[in-house]
Amino acid sequence: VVDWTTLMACYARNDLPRESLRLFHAMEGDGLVRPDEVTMVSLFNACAQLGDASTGARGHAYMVKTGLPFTATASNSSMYMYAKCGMMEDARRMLREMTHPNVVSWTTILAGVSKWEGLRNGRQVFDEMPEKNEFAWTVMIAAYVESGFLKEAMSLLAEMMFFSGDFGFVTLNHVTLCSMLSACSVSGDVNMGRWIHSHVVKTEALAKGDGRIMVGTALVDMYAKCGRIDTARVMFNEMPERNVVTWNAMLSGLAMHGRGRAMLKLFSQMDVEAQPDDVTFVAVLSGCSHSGLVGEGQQLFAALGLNYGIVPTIEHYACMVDLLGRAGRMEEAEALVREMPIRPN
RNA sequence: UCGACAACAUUACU
Repeated sequence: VVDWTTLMACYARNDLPRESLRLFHAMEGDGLVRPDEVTMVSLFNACAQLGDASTGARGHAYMVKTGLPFTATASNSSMYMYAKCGMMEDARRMLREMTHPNVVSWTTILAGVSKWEGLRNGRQVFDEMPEKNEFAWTVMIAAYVESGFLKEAMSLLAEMMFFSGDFGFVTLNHVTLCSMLSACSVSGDVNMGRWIHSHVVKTEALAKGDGRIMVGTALVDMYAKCGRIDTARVMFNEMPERNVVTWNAMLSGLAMHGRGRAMLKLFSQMDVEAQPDDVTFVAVLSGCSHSGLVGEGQQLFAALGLNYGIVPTIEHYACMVDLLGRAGRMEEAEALVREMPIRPN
């Protein structure tokens, strides 16, 4: 059972929840080993990722029926599954039934309530939590940011410093940095973005730490979306390490700014460092459209499946229809809609 | 220490 569970957890870590579930069913069919409460954690995890509440609920029922122990972790992960699926009544019921809810339990509820029942209710959970750690503060701050309350998020940050007794230098974690930067991106608040950037520099968040690529990417995106495409490019060039998301953010930025040629040049340099993915092609195709690079866009669209092994999605077709339509080639655009192998929406 | 749980960056048209 440990082997099966290890493998299931592996799949979950690599964003393959379907495989994880498949393994669970194979394990049941095998009949020689019985899932235990740790196995169920992986099952709940996979269900949460897929939003598959019915399989998740069946897992929950299975635990009750077979008398598997509801350890804190098992309860938490089933709560997490319900919360991810928007079934907050079930999640809350799990919490009530727990004999010793811990800070993870509360944070799971906090995240779920903030998402499905609004900020006010989330704040109420936050205030009622018997114990708060950095995760809890981060969830609450991110919820404010998500709802567009940047100023309130900032004051919560100040409060966090107060409670931690650290008035001067708090090192914000990469989650807080990313969520605040993306709020700057959507609101176009370059001043707040710069302030966060200076914090990143001061705390050397780009040089070390878990999410350094994520923070760098969020900065590139923030500068690009705030109209500072050249600053974004400097950030991008100076990053010591990048991944496909970083490249996508930079390419999208150039695309949005109508820098089609520069975008294509950058794209041609990409594959030495990162493998282009489906998002990359949405970015470059829309960039071609905005810069009137019809032929180039068509070539890329052809290469997407042939040279990169990517299955074109409806988004890619939408870009192509836009590319042709924007160039005034209405007949071809309409023909593409009619002939595309995916059902047009 | 290691079979398990919570927050997080890029994605079309307008």
